[in-house]
Amino acid sequence: MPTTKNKEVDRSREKIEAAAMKTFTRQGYHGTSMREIAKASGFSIGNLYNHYPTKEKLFEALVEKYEARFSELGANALKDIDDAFQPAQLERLAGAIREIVYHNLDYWRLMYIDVVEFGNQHFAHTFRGWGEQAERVLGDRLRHASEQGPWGGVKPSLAFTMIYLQFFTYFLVESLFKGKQHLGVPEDEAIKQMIRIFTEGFWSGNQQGKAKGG
Amino acid sequence: MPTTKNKEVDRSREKIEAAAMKTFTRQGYHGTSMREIAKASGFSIGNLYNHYPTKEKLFEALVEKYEARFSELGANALKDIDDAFQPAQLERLAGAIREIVYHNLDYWRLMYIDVVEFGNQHFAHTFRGWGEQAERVLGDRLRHASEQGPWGGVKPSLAFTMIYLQFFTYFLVESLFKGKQHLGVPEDEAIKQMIRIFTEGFWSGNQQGKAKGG
DNA sequence: CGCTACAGAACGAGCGTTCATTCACTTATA
DNA sequence: TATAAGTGAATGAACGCTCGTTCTGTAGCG
Repeated sequence: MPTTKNKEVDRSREKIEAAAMKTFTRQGYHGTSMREIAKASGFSIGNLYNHYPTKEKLFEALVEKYEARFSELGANALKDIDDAFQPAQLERLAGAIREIVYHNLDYWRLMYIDVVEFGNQHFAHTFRGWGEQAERVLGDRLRHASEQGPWGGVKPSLAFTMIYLQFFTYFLVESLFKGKQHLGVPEDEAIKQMIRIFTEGFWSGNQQGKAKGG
Repeated sequence: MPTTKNKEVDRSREKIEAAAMKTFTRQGYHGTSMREIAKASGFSIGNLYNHYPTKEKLFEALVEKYEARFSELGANALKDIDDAFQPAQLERLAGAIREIVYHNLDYWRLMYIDVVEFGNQHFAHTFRGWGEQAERVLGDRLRHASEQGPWGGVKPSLAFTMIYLQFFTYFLVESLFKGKQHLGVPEDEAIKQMIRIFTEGFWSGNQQGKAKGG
């Protein structure tokens, strides 16, 4: 059954969705017309409606696609982080998040479109139960990581999620919000200092870094 | 010179801008029509053009107005924070930011509209030179604050801006992005743990909090 | 032949903006 | 103080155009 024809159809949808993504994320949902998407993808208006019943369904298809893609990227970034709270590992995590952010700015644009033009109805579930998710997926590994030094007592999954979020925010401000060097120093320096704060706190004078056997 | 009439005009513009803000931030710029704004503000569509030459100028008026309002709120939140890096003061800061975020969600919606539908052209300057600004406005006070204990050596203005941003992000995710308890614990508990990490780091086992005379 | 991806004309509604006009009020003149 | 002239806020119909969607027709593969 799945022959040349089905492949062709998939390629057509691919083209349409790529064009739609590009246009939506630059002009917003209501600022984008089906005619623009048709032209940009090289198909006719009428044909768009053969593949997607309405403009909104096309938008929803994009949301699902990019959400799946993004959660895969996120899982990949986490899967080979073992000793999560060691400065070196946190630097690796920051680097991975940096790449994700810089190569997927459109994902956030899509999310902002949803927040403003759809009352966050498509993305809201992403943020619900993050705490439980982090605990479930990472809990054991993080508890183990926290036993590699004199852990201070905060909830490991909370600490990790907080760092994770801070890194995303940092790179988003640097790129999408055009706040280059918004912390006053270059990116790698900023990340180093942030990690130092997370691991040692800023009231750490007169002592050594204590991770890994302090 | 004339009083009554100018007051009336101001009140009219106030009504128009309030209606525009409400509609723009719920439907986006392109998703909002001048007719909707006219209806919501109680004026005729023609009259809107007596006050604002184009739809875009009306949008820009909103941006300027809410940017001014927001920067005033920000300045207020900072002005009576003295010993900025003490846990108690950080808790106060978090509380102030919480109020700002929860009462001004539309400000961020406006910013997201700008990011998506105008390529961030109206808000970009907000994020440029944050580092220098923080250093200039807060530098001295923060350096002084950092001398109240065994400061660990990171740049005070960077540390403070980072915390500031983390608090904003935290409450934004909690509210606008519908991520209630996204760190897995109630807000005040999350803030307490975040502050503990910032001040002591998570590798702080076997020691006391060292601020204020450590 | 039957099916469907595809094209594009057609439809009615709605868009941002302009227009002629009315009207309340301020200012200038006597 | 009475009146004429001027200002600009306010109205809503109208304009040219674009919108999302539907409809009709064609081309090419299984």
